[in-house]
Amino acid sequence: MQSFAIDMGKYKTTIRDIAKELNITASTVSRALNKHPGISEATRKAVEATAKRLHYRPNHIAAALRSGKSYIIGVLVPSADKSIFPSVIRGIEDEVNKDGYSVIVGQTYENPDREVKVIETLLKTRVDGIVVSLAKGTNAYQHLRRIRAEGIPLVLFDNTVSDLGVSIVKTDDFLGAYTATEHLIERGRKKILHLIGPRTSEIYRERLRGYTVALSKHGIELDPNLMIDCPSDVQAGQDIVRELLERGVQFDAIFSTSDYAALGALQLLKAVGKRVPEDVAIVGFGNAPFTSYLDPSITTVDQNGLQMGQCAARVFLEQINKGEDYIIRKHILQPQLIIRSSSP
Amino acid sequence: MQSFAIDMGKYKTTIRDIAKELNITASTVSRALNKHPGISEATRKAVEATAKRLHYRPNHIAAALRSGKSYIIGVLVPSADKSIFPSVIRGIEDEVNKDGYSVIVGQTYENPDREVKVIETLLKTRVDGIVVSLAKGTNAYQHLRRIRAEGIPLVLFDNTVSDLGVSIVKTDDFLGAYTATEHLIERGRKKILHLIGPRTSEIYRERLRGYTVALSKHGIELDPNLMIDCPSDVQAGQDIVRELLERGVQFDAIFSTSDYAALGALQLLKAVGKRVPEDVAIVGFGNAPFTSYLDPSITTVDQNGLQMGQCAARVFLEQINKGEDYIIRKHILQPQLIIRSSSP
DNA sequence: AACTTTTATGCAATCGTTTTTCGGATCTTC
DNA sequence: GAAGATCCGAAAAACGATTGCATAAAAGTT
Repeated sequence: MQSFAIDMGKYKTTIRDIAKELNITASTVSRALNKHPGISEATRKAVEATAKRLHYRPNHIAAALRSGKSYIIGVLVPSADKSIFPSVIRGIEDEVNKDGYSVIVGQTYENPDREVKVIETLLKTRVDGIVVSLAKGTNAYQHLRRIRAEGIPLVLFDNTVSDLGVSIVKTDDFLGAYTATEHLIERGRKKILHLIGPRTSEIYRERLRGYTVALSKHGIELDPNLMIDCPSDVQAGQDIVRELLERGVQFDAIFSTSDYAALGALQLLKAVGKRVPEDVAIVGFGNAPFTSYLDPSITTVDQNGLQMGQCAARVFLEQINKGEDYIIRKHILQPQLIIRSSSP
Repeated sequence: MQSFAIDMGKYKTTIRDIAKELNITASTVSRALNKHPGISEATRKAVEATAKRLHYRPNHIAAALRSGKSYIIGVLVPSADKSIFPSVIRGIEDEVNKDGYSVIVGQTYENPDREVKVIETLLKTRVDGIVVSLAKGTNAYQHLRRIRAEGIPLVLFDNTVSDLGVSIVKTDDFLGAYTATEHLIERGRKKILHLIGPRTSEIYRERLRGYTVALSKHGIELDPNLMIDCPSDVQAGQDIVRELLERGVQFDAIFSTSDYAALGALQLLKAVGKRVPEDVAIVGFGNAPFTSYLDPSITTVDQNGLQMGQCAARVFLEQINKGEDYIIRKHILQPQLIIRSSSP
């Protein structure tokens, strides 16, 4: 019997096997393994010993079914390999692993429909909680409400939506944009082009607000010609700057809501012989890895994804542990302006 | 009752509720939902309708416990945000999602001990299979054997180990390095410095082999002074090239096993006034995103992580579906040399 | 010595499915 | 119209753990 088990290598020993071995019941084994009070030191040791001897491996699935806790949490991001998301995921993982949770990562690819669908599968998997950064186009929130309705902890981060009564962890986008814009103003720039991200997202609206407030505060009039909507990619950055130059629009600085668009702008400016930063200074947003490697390296706003992830994880764990009467948290993280050669 | 359920929003409807509603049994409901043959069209429709009406959501956990299939697969990588891993993960996810699987990502941070530990938790979670790229330092494989011993499908990718009797998906590192080196030779370079990665990994040994074979084939003698061990990061690239220059070692090209080290080398060469590619041509490995943005953009070997992930996923799915008598696959993917300004 | 209290364990139900076995209809077929 | 076939669905046993309740033994109290 025993040898059969070893030979096949497939037989899974259960708490019942341990119990039989020691002439006790499965419940005692369970309690011993979970270090419940009310189990004598002696039996606990004995149980642990035979558990090890029999190569016992707890079946999380069974435990999850009975206890209603899967110890898995779902993390939903637009794309796991872009922007700050890799770091955020790592931050979350680091933090929740300590408490025995595993992480399932879902990706929306910025598609609201997929967002709904993935959340549905996360719910099916009976995750213990969900942490989400919304897709840029998401503007209905029924799927988020459902999560709450099911009593499952929900934390939003980065691209969030207020007024939903859920905990939020995000960068102070307003402050980041304000600081970036002010930095350009202090360097003597007056005609600052702002490349605006998709306005469906709160983060881009906030950054736009930071830009406008900074200008007004310094007595610079807003110029609609210098506030351009621009997708967050290299190509768009090139195209838009090219078009502006062709139309003869004058500017001596760019504050881009995205590092990628900033990169595109930089490439185009160099290509047409404009000097950066002498003719045009550039500031991006996000501190993407490549920004420091460029020539010139570009000034940008760092969001500290790792910290954001850790923070979101802690908010989540608190919510799990407090149960029903958890506290709705709003953590606004301070971004940091990283000044580089594109705006010295 | 009904209203209670809605009010609380917490009551979970089960197949029993559906059964009760229709005066049939849970087993019938289960079969109807799973589209088993032997259930009449009529009852199936009825079941599906009331399932929808009652907002039924299948409990994967219960299903997993009973059927022994969790529909979760574990993916273990050194770091989810580095190198090709983001793309690989995305590739795997895309592919397995189609078949209803979710992905749990584990990270080793290049630490062999952690690798063992994370695999243990994946096994506890009762994943249906494990896909791994080994940590650079891993040189014992007991934990991998155990996975196989438990009868759980295992696929290795990228940094793999042969002779373990498991399926493998990887880049043809030899070919990539050979092509890269030959490319430099064809551009007239004779003194090609090779920055070697940690030799504990098969991939770096293979790349080194590609370098040496290319040189011999073209009648260039190997020079130990030009074969330097170098960690895969920017700092190391800078330091090593600086030291070589100080020692007066002559070279007219660099083939780096890592894009990061290549970047470091580029930065240092520019800093000391060497021209790239005129004085020193550079080729990296990995096609990291930043390589195309640099000035000059650097030539590198693309590994197509997305494809690697998809391929690994398909091998895995095949293994799942074939059961015991699966076929051990070895997929060697063709890397592609991407020629850019650093070696025109 | 007769109690209460404490400690350590057993008993049995339960979580929500899946799956094997089986039985009763209904339908063929000669 | 009897003997199978065929088709649907019921009953009940798993899957492997957790947990409220009960209880026996040991310890403490008066």
